[in-house]
Amino acid sequence: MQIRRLPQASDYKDAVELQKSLSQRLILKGSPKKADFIAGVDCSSYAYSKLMVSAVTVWSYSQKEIIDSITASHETDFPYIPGLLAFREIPVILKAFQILETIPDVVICDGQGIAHMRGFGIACHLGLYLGLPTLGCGKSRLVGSYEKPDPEKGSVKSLCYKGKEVGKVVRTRNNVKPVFVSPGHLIGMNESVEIVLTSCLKYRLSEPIRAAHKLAGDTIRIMRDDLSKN
DNA sequence: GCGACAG
DNA sequence: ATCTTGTCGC
Repeated sequence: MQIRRLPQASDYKDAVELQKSLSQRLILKGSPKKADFIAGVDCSSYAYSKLMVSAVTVWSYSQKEIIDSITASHETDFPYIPGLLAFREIPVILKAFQILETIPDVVICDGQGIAHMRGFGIACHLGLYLGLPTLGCGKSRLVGSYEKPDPEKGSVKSLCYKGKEVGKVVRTRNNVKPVFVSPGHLIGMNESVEIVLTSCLKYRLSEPIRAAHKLAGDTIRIMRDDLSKN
C-alpha cells in the first residue's frame, strides 16, 4: 500500500522536536467506517545485532481469522529509548506495509498512541505515515496514572497524564493483567477501546497483535538459525 | 538530584 | 525486545 512521506530525524534532539511538531497534525476522533479488517503490527529484534523483523497481520472480524500477513526485515542504528520507540521500529514496519496487499480498516500497534510524554507514541507516528486509523495497545504503561480496572473482561479505567485523559486501561480477560489503549490517529478514545475488545477473543492480546507477535518471533528465530550456519 | 521509563 | 523449560494456578 501507499506510504506518505514525513520529515526524518537522526538524533535524540531532532527526534523529540519532530514528535512535538508532528503531534499537531493528529486527528483524535472518528470511528473506522467498516471495522472488519483489523491489522496488527509487531516487531522482534535479535539480541546482539541490529536485525529487526516486523510482521503485519490482517484479521477479519466477520470471518474471525487472519486473512493476510506479511513480514519484513531491516537493520537499525537507533537504540531503544523510552519515548522514541518509533524511530527504531517505524522503518522496518513501513517496509512491511509497502508490500501488504490488503488495505486494513484500522491498525493496532504494539505500544502507545497518545499515551506518551509528548502525545506522540508509535501508533500516532504510524498513523500519519499510513493515513489510516491507528491505535496503540501496550502491554505496559509508559506514562500516566490510573486505578486498577475491575477483574472482569471489559472493565475500563482512565489513564491520566498531566491532568488529561490520554488512554484507557482495559481488562481484556478475567483476572489477567490489563492492556493500555490509546488512539493514534483518525480514531477516538472510546472507538479505540471498542476495536481492542472486539478483536480479543480468548487471550489477553487482540487476535491480530497476537498473530503478528508470533509471526515476527518465528521469523527472526529462523533468520538467526540461518545466520549461525553459514 | 532522584526515580520512571512502550519494545 | 532477547537468552529459555518446566511448572504452578484458575
